[in-house]
Amino acid sequence: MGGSLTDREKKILEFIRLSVKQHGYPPTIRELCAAFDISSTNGIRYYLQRLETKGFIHRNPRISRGIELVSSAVEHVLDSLPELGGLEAIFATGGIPILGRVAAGAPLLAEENVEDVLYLEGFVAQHRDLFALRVKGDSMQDAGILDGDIVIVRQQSEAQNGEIVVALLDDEATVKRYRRTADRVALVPENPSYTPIILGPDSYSRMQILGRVSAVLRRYD
Amino acid sequence: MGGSLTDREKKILEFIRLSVKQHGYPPTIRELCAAFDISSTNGIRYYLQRLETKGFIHRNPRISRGIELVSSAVEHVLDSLPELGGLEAIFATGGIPILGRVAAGAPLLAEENVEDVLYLEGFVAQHRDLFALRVKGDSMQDAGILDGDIVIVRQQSEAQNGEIVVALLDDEATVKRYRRTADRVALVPENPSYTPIILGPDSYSRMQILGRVSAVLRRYD
DNA sequence: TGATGACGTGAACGCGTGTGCACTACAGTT
DNA sequence: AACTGTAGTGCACACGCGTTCACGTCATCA
Repeated sequence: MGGSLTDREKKILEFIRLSVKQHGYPPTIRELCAAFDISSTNGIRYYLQRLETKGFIHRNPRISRGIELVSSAVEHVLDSLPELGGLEAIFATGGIPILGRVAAGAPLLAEENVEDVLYLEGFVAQHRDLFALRVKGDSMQDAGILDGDIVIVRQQSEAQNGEIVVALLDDEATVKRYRRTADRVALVPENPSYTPIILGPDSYSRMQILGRVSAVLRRYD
Repeated sequence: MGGSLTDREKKILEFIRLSVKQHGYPPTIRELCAAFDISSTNGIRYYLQRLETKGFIHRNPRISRGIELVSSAVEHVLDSLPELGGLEAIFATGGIPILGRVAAGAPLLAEENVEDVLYLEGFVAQHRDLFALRVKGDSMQDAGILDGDIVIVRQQSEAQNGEIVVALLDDEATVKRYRRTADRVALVPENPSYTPIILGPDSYSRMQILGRVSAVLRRYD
């Protein structure tokens, strides 16, 4: 069952929190290795992955000490989980069970079916550089971003090749895929009936990146 | 007490503090370079050195992001912060601002731009009849539901024509669009390379509706 | 006038640090 | 007896990131 933590996971999470408190920044993987007598960085990677899928931390790939504590989820779950039984506890803490194997016959929402727990408020790391936009138009439909969807955007002014970004182009905010080559930047729609917007060096200033799309939400009805 | 700060020094200190608050860790020298349009890391080193000798930060040599804010500095900057009012309140309560019109020039996250506020935990009404599934495969890609997406499902055993449902078909849970005519039921994929599953009255029992898809979530990276 | 400090540029160097791949050991299930 | 999940080891690779050296500007000031 996801959502709850094993003993080791708890200790590692605690260590990260302590480290942040003491130094003002999270530990590196190798620092964690040393602290827990694990000789391989991969040993820690394993735990960090679990902590992330369970929603307790958020990792920023490829940057040093890129561990963010997802505080809301932590407090929630830590003190209200042990007493209540599995499913009850999940709902009580505002979680939604993610089902894995679904067995016919048995009740759908049986504990055996629960593969993990989704905490919506931990779905994106709560931070002050996030904003959201309601998507207008279908120019990104082949990337699974439809008209009316809400994109959650992490504010940043640079993007990596291939990321989906929100850009301000001549006073209008649009969602596109960002592609860069040596001598130009392209904002590429994911819909064959639209054409990419290509900017040469002389027109870079027409465009400004507002952020990187970090999640997409859609509600039916 | 350390000396006083020049304007630029203040801004850099402020940026570091903001960075810590937002991500949970301090910036690298190169991140500071980017933020202040300084092309050489040495430019920033210069300021960091001054901030350190003036006692506002402490540096841990040779380790990444090894900048610690000395507590007095925190307070110093804290009350020199302009009052953020509304926006601050949004973030404090875990909300994400939904931007409407985005004006160029003005700061992106200005209050005038905020059209609405998104509270993730309220994105779907919290109820005990919800569950989630991680989507496998691309059979619904034209409906904007991609491999790996999470669908949030409201548990129910009937569906209306045209709704997207999760159905149990021969012991396998699948996401499809539900279409019914007088004499048959179809589970229709939204991808031309898949064919609909059509059930006549005699085979209804092979299929069971588990619920109606009420939201889709996708996270990048 | 030319010395000095504030504020940089640019390029190299080398350790710090996250990542991927391949493999091991063991316990519990089927 | 064959799988699967847990909890690692070990190592090479490549980028992240701090450090150092060697040079440029300006304004200020004596």
